[in-house]
Amino acid sequence: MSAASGTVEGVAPEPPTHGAAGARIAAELREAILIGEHAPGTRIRQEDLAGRHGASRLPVREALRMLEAEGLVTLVANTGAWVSRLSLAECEEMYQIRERIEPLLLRLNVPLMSEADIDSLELLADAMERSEDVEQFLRLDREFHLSCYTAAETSVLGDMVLNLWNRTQHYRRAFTRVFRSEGDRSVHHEHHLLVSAIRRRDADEAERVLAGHIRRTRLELTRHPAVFEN
Amino acid sequence: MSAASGTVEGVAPEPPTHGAAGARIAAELREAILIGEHAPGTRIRQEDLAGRHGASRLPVREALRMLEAEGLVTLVANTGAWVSRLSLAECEEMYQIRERIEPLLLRLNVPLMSEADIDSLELLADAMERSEDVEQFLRLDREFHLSCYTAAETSVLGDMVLNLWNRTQHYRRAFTRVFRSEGDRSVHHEHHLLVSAIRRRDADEAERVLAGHIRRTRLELTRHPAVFEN
DNA sequence: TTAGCCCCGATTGAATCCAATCTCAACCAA
DNA sequence: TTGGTTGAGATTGGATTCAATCGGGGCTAA
Repeated sequence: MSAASGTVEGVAPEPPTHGAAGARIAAELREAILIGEHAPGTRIRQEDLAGRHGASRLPVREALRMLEAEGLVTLVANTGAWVSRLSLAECEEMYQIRERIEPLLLRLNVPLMSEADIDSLELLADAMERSEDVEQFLRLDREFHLSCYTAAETSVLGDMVLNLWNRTQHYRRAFTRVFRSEGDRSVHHEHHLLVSAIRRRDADEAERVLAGHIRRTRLELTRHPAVFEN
Repeated sequence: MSAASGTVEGVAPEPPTHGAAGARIAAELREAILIGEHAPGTRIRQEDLAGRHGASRLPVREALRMLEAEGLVTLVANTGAWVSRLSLAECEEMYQIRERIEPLLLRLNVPLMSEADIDSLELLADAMERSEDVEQFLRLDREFHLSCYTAAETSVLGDMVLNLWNRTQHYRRAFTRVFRSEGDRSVHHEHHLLVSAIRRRDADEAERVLAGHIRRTRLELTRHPAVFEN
């Protein structure tokens, strides 16, 4: 049975390179955008990508289509592709959507999370309080919140939420840079309230705390419109 | 200025056929699926589509990628494309999501709708009560609800909602067939309650009515699992 | 009779090539 | 100097072609 997943000589299983080139390129480009390697507004040239990944332009075009569907890339016919840019209004809209659907997703997860899951959640919240640089905070914050959503196997809601996180990633980074310096502790307070509600399996309270958490962030966002200029 | 949009001889502006083939094919296939021409599970062959639209397989693949991103088509590498099929659980999930985000979208629209908008909304609700066949009911119901969302210019929320309507369209049709025979009037009652709340510009009440409307439909759905078999 | 295997046709995936469109810089005129 | 225009270069869109993979029919053997 397992013979199919390994070769006789012990060489790497040679992942079927056929039929996945577009997806692979899309995954790498997506990661590069999320890391912050390509800022919003950056132009993406098909041949560049093709050369960088050792493929022809055809799978690159498929990758760009995928990322366009995710909203990470903006395509204009006969013209080219750019890393998507968000206006303040669009970002606020996404936060409003998150405010409605993340509590739902959380509710579906609360009864299914193990005690170990909740423990590691608490560790993440603690680590975040001690985090020094912005990148580490962002990584931990993302992991904290998305870890709340891995217990329930949803088919669309999970993807939706992940997608909203991805599309706003760059602006969360920029916002965190200016906001962290203000030294607000309530973010951490809300994280611990959230863990506490989950541990008590109080889905209603968890929903309320999370909705408020997202809402407060959205309102803070409005106070920093400079993040969206240019 | 307007010379650019018309030719000297008065011939049709010759819409730029370059750079839009994929989108055009996607639009037609999407319509065919929504109409019910292709049932879930139907296999889609690339060459068929290409021949039917007088194009090569390349733009067809782009169209399939687009529809896959919308969830209307399911692609399997090296194997083919099928019209997406929904399980009862997935459909319930989508209704739960709708229950959360459609009230939000409605709230954004309520203060922006004109009295004329609301009048035609009421006419639609009336027409629906008199509708005889299922197809007409579906068309009117879709128009009624989506008309509630055209006043506010949202960049993502509107697309999200439309997408959820599209993905569940086939199952709404099947469900309506078996449910309408039961002669339940409360659907129409709720529609009129909704119009009334909008006319009073009572966004909170409108949200409540709509959420309840969607929720009731979801619960009814659970009572008819046969729709999702096979 | 039936389970398993293999081979062949059908279908999709990717590369190369050519055509259409856009960008951009230089140029010209006001 | 500045605004608009035009042409060449760069870039994307689509067709054709070849290669890789999958599904199914028929064969073999127990």
